[in-house]
Amino acid sequence: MAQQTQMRMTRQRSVILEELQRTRRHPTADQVYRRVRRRLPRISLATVYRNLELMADRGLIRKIAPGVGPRRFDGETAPHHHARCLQCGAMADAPAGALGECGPHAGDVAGFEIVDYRLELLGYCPKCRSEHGRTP
Amino acid sequence: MAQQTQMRMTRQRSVILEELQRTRRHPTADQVYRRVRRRLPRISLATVYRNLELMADRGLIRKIAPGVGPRRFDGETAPHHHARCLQCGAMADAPAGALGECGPHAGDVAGFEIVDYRLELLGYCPKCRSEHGRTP
DNA sequence: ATATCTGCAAAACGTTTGCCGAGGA
DNA sequence: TCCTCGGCAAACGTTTTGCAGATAT
Repeated sequence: MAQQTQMRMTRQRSVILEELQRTRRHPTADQVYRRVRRRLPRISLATVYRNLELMADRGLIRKIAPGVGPRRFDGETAPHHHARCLQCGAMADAPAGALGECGPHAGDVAGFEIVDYRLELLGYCPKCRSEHGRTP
Repeated sequence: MAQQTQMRMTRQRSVILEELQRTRRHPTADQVYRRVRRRLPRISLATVYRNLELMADRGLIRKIAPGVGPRRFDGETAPHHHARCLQCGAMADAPAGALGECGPHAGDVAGFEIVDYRLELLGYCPKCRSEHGRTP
């Protein structure tokens, strides 16, 4: 919502967006805050939250809700999924169509009109695989 | 974890489990609490949280993490997915394999060893479809 | 000029924890 | 008996909000 109102390009806004687009780590709001604060020391966490929310609403960034832990954000807006490490919580991008996944097509489940879906892949990241003998 | 320790069947425990299995609405911890309190007026919310967590650990129930809003719980443990209404937030069960979904098979994404996945279907529930002209 | 935006502080929210007495095996 | 459990209250981490002054357009 609020899609029709105009959005001013403030310094805070652009720095948040830049920092988010600079990383592939899917940071939490607090992690974005820490990064941005190196360039804008007086920015507040509330501003970061407000702007991440606003930009997600406008499709400039994406909001990620992992099955566990706090919300994360993604500067990449092209459609893709996410993989989460069950051991350390790290997240990586997974191209849509990975793993032979074909995805649900629009249809009817329990009377619902299904229009989209969210897929989270679960596994072990490279680091945790090597550290815990998950690479046989 | 704690899977090996013994679990006593207390009154609180069994009522929580019963009430959760009695509904298909995928209630939040607070909603379970309200229902259970009708039968056990002195029970505390912390007890409900503790036991839902414990039972989920043992596979007696399932924990659901919707893309939005608080955690929900499910008395049905057989493998299936969930559909969420984008309008009112209602959740319904979706049989695994619904909609022609075939699901990712174990494989490799960005160096991850993928062992499982979580699928959430998004759409509009029957009530919202009829109330908002989504049934053309 | 004026509506949007920011920083700050406080509140809200969902969830977890420490404690100590109660109660199931 | 003994060890787990429950109730209570307080803490916790994350996110949202109200306000008054600052700023982009």
